[in-house]
Amino acid sequence: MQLSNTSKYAIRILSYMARQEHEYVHKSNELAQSLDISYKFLTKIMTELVKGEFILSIRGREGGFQLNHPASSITILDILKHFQELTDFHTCILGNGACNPHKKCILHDKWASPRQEIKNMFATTTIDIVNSGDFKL
Amino acid sequence: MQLSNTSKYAIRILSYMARQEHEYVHKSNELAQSLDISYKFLTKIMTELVKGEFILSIRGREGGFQLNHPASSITILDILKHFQELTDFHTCILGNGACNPHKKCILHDKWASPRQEIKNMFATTTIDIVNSGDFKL
DNA sequence: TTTAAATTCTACCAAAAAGTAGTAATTAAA
DNA sequence: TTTAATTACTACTTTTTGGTAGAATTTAAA
Repeated sequence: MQLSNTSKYAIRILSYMARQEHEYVHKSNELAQSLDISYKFLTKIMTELVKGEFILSIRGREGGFQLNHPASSITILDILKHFQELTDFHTCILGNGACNPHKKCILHDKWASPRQEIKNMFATTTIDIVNSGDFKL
Repeated sequence: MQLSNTSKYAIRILSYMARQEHEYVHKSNELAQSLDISYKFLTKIMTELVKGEFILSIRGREGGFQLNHPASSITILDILKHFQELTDFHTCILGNGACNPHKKCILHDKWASPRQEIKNMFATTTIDIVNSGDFKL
């Protein structure tokens, strides 16, 4: 019952970026330091975020990364989806794909409501939330 | 956002055992076949379940395993606790231990309610539930 | 045009989780 | 007392995830 480190970092990175004006160009170095993530691992994730079209990269000297969409339009669910973090929202929490209304695992019905609540929470929370309070990223 | 295979198997094994009368002696062979878990991996988990005092082992010929407590008293939460599956119930979903009311991660408050609902569900669901419907284990 | 500061790519290494193999120990039945 | 059926133990292999290294590429500034 945990998110992968990669997903957690991705959420923290994008949220951090959302704190600056949209046009601000973020450098990997700055992000790695501010978020206390290893530079090498961070750049790997940045590449992935570019592929997922969450951010734009500007290569070369004075380059960096920018958010590709308004922060208020990027949900946590979008991020988790891209990092394939949602298997138990499709399969079931115990079932391995084989869980359906005819072949229910014992947690099938019990899990339905919490699952929906989590999904709603992820779907309605955008990285912009970082600007609505005093958060530690 | 997934349980480990080990935890899933543990839940399935104990639920399966809960379907027989309490005194029934379950053999690894039978369990592995019925639950479609590799015999070797299953015995590894059985050893862990003995250590966790969920089951009793009877060694030697005609040996096997028995539930150590009434099925109606073994909750999913008990099982998950033993397999250390609950870190994000103590830490936070984004925070790495460092998440507290003074240093909140952006999901700190959003996560609180779903987390509680999941925990309640796990705490109030016992392996005995398997006898209250037609489930596939 | 050269150089420095940045991203990108390819490949590797480390740690944890999942799973397997083989043998030792135990015990009831034959 | 021997044997067969069972759990327990130790050690290994495989797969996935997390993380690192180093060189290639890009581009603006000097």
